[in-house]
Amino acid sequence: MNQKKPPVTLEIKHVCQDTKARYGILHTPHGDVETPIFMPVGTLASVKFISPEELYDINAGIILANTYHLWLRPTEKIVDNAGGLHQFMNYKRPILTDSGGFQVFSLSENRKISEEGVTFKNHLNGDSLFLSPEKSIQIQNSLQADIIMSFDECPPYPATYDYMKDSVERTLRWAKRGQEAHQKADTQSLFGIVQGGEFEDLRKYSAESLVKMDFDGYSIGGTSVGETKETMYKMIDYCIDYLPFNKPRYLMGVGSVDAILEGVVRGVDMFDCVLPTRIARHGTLMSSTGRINIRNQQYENDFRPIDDKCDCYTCKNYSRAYLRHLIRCNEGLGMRLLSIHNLRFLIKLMEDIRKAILNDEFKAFKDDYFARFNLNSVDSRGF
RNA sequence: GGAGGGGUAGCGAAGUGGUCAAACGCGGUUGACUGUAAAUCAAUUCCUUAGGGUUCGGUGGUUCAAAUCCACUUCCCUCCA
Repeated sequence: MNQKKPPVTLEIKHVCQDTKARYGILHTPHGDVETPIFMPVGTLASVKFISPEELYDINAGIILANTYHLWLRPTEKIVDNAGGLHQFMNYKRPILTDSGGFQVFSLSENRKISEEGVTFKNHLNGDSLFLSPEKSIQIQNSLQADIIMSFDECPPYPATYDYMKDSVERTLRWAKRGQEAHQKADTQSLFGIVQGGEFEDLRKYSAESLVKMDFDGYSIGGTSVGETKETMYKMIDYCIDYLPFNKPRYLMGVGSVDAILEGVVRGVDMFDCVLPTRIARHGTLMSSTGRINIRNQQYENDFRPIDDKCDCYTCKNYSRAYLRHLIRCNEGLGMRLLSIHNLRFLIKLMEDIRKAILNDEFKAFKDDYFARFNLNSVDSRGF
């Protein structure tokens, strides 16, 4: 067994008294971050509309980039030539790359799965492209993020048990192949991805099998693909206790406030989601009183900030009426200001969550949140 | 003064006898968005007590039936004098 310390390790500092919520420090080659953490998504080596300086200002830690998309443009070779993603995009803090497994789901119209890997039809020019677990890891080695992900199949929902079983087993074989192909285990930590859909035994099997392979961290995948909140929480419950206590647990693609709270209470350390940035570009804001569609007529003459409890640059300087105007006029500044707000809102939420965990008040913190929005934990829309 | 072209829903613009409350685009309103093919997508946009009612510059005709044909009228544009 490899006795060497992995490049990325989680130091659990405190576990909440009456929940499974954990506070920890994630050590990475590009510095430490506190967990639970929300990680903004910057697929094409850019958190859309947001500069690295703005990310530092809102106290972002880890950000994501995407293997599939960077493979197509500008190609991993060019990122490698630049000295890796950190140099290329001028981000000094930790970076995580997703493997392309989500594109197996999101680009499902244009791909074919085989045991060997996935053949994609390039959405840009129609070329046939082949992504294997080895190729995904090789690309991620060139991209040089701190954390890299196993190439998996993010399966559709719903899927039959038989389909899911085959998929889980294939994804496990792919995880093994990727692990064996990983050339930079001394500088990049590889995470395995638990699959199994809504099936308890498959989730357990997937988690236990991955743990035997000994990854530096584990993520729960196949979530936020159309299932109900209730189902998603079950997906977590079915596998999380099989994951090692002292390694990072990452719930993929989750970024609504309610789901984050439900993840944390179950012992999840890391979250990522395009939701805050995407809905920002489309005019929706997250706030301490729920979601706000800033394009609505009611904000035409509303010169208050989005959220007077928010400490972000946008809330400190701009009114709802002005932001409404910018978004309606399709101004880039509007998308940028709303993105800053939504990201800061979630990052601040995580700061508050960590504080609550450290104070052994997380359960009350979570209950208060749900009570405030008069929602139960499985409302589909969330907040 | 002469010749020609044109006025269609908030705007632009199709339509040139029935299947037209009228394509399409913009604008307006409302939703959605969860490991980003997403500055995207969807619904709705004459009035309505939902059965209907009133529209295609105006008025009057032809016709079973008119935004569409005819007459007059009004306004706009181009060219000639």
